[in-house]
Amino acid sequence: MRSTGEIDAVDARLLRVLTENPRATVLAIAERVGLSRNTVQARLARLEERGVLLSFERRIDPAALGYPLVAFVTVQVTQRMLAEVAAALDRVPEVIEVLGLSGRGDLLVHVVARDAADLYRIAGQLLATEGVERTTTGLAMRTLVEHRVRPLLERVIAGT
Amino acid sequence: MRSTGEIDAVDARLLRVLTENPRATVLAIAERVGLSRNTVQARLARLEERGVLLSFERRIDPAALGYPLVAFVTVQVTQRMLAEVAAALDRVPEVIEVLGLSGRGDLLVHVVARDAADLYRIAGQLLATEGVERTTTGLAMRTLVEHRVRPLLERVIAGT
DNA sequence: GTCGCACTGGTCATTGTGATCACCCTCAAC
DNA sequence: GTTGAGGGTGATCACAATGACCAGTGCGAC
Repeated sequence: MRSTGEIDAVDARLLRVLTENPRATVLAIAERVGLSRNTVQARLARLEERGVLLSFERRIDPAALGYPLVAFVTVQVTQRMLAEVAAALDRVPEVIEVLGLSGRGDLLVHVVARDAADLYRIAGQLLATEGVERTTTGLAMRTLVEHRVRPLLERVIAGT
Repeated sequence: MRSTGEIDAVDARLLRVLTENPRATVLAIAERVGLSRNTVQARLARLEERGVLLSFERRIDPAALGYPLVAFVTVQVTQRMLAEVAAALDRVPEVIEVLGLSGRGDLLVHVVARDAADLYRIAGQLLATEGVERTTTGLAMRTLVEHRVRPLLERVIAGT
């Protein structure tokens, strides 16, 4: 009865192939995993429709767009103002993502910028937003572990 | 002389189409943006090889893999131990990404977990890592602004 | 046993691909 | 002003991939 949203080992293997070669054709995947083309096609369609694949935007490197700086700004918000603050952040193009953290009105804001001055300006803009009480900016200097899901996939494949 | 890694407005428009339909064929893109198939093909190839597109793994939703919880752990590290700690984090499957933040030995660790108990275990594991002095865990309760690059793309298209 | 389901292997018409080609602008360099 | 490079075009080609079928099979659940 398939718990709507869980991936099985076969799906994980399809995804692993895609991970190695995002442009892989259905046929290529089929032979890589040893299934018929039909099966792969059906499963990929199901993965799509179940929303396992997130937006393509995640694959676009902001650095290539001219925004090489990455920062995480923790924003403390007057709780009643959460919705308004969220809306204000949504209007800032350099804001890539906003998560609500546990605890009081804490937001984690993922920001990109063209350069240091640009980041300074954006940070100021966040702080100036009504409902924002305090901000803490952390500039990402480098990537120690590149974003990955692979180990999780391997686990699903192993059935752990 | 193309500063190796900058995208122009046309490229941005291609990417925007892909954003709306990640499976779009070259032909479809070509007619959407009003260019010849040849041109689109050439530009896409260049985008690829310039590394504008990040790993496909970014599009895989860990929640669908059975890891619905997301947390950000700030880790303070004995500076000399940075490399060792990074290596240790790399060995933890639930660690999705690690960024080095400005300041002393601060790392931002993006973690996923199966459930609260699982997260607790992982947080403990991080804290127990040699070289780690202190950790602060923030659990992501919900997404206020979904990850996006779109506004940046629009800017590039507008030539701002 | 028999239902349902996932998978298979086959076919089909249609569409997309990659690799060329010759040719045309436009802009910047000489 | 001529030249040359870079990007764009449209056309062609052989080939591969797609989506949409369908009949058949194996298997576990009822």
